[in-house]
Amino acid sequence: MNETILTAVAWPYANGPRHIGHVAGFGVPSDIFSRYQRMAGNKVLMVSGTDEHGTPIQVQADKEGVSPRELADRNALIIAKDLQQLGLSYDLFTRTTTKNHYAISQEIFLGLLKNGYVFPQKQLGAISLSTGRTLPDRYIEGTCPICGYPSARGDQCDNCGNQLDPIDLIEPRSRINGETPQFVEVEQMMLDLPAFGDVLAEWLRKQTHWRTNVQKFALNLLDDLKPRSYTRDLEWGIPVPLDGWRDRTDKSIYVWFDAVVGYLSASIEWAARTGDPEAWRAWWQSEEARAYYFMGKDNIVFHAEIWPAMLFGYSGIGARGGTPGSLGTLNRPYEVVSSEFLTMEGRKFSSSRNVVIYVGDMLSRYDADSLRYYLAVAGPENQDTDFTWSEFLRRNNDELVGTWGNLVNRTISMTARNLGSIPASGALADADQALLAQSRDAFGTVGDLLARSRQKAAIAEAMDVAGAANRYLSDMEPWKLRTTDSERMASVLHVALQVVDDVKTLLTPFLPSSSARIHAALGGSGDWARMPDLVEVDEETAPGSPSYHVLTGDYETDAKWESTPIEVGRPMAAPTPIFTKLDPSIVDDELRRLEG
RNA sequence: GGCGGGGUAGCUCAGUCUGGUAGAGCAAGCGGCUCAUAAUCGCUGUGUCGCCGGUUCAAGUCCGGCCCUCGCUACCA
Repeated sequence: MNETILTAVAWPYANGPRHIGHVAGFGVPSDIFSRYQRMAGNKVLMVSGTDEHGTPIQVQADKEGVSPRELADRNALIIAKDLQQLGLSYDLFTRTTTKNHYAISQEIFLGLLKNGYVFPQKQLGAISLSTGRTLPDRYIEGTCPICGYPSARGDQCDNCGNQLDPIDLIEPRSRINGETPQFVEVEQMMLDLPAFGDVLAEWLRKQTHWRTNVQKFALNLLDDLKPRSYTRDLEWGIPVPLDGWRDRTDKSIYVWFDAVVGYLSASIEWAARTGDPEAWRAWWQSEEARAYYFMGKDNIVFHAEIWPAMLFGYSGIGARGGTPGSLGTLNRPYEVVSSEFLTMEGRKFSSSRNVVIYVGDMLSRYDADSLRYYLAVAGPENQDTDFTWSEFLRRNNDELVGTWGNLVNRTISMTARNLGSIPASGALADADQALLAQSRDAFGTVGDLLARSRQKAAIAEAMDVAGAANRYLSDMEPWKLRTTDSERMASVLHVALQVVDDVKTLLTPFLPSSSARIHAALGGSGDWARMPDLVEVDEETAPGSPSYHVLTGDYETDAKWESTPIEVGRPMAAPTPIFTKLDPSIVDDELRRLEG
């Protein structure tokens, strides 16, 4: 153990609050992973932030009559608060609008340029006459020249499926304001992806530990590599650091290319804030360091192909060779963990149609651990899954409260009432040994599943131990032993308390808040699982730039991924219930809310 | 159109890599217990494993074809 692990979490886009589908895909899984790795004794750096540039934010800001920056400020804070409330243990959750991020994004661009992997190319672009702004292909629609479908998009016709060029559309119009776009020749800087075809193929073929769908998908992309536009005609983005481009307000680095650099820039920002500006290098340049990237399946292209290509090119690896930029050679992803999608009562999430549950909204009515439990046990790990309120109610009441919460409660209250402290055990019977062995062995199996990002199987395995403990108590009937054989009762309760303590540890990555409460209820001392802090910071390297909010925290505690013998004689008080049982009426209430 | 995921009990899903006459939880019914948030424990599961064909002594599992569904398809992020 003692590995160096970078948890790189997809950057939520700040055009509005995030819904539970977003945190199901990357937020909660990445936190479960990181919390487990820390408990297993590994050195974890978990970074992310809000992705704040690009056309959608520009369009939304225009609609509201505010600046893109104002809109981004507002949404970044909302998103950070939501993720804090969920208990996501970021070492740094920052923003793409920091000066540091601008500088690193430009440095990566220049490094790629220096090594010959970026080149200029002229192409046709659409502009809106009224605003003078460029219209991305997807913001143009018109009649399909192939099938006559009247609402074809600029890049593809949804009716016949053919890929289109916006200039071929009959009667093209802007989806933003309906006007007819004008097509003009524009120059962009392109990333030479074909120059990485060979190194990407060789690298991807070695990634046999990836989920097979991700590896196959990425390899498949290599058949058709084309240069990809690194810059855009866009006002709201990072300036292109070239003479003649730098000061143009209509040219920016394409948002995606700035967003993926965020993993690196956030690591560098984190290091600066710890007081050791070089600390990030342990995660990015050490041979043993492993970088795990968490995202939804729609992001595989950027994480398994484009970002690795950028890292190769910056490091001077590719068909044109080259030398590393000033930051040095940078590590590629070790693992790309992609999730499928969550749907909502059988439908796709859609803010505009009100098919949505925002994270903040949900957490204002329910415990974070209730949501985390649901997403861990029924989330879209390997296939799309459906969130329904009735399933949420059932998972919470029958499994979280019934199976686990009740086990904690019955065990502790029996001990408190009859003994008042943790008893020593006498000679262990076979049933005692068997349950203790299952509980102890679970650290190996659950840990192994977590290390491989098989979280649904992992939490099921942990919950199985809780089920076994409930069966054990039913079989042993310690409540009857009180008068007939109090020594045996003490032994049974000792075993049950040990298993409750073990399961609490096993569930800590999934349910950090409630596990900490159980730790305290068992008489444990000190913090068991820490939560992130929302703090306002300044950029010391960029005096005068606006302060902003980040999530950060110190997550080192005594919690270890192992069975810890419970302390005999420790006083035990009657517990208050750890989890809240939900009234079945919430299902109808929530469904009404969706329709309203 | 191309690529990928999924299609298994009423519901939610596991099992498919490494073939051996089909599993879990929930729901439903019956029973036990009464320590616990009316919680828990036991018993009760004959479903064309999407369809057709192939390989094999044996296929949910491998191969080929097809159907349905979801996603991606690179200027939405």
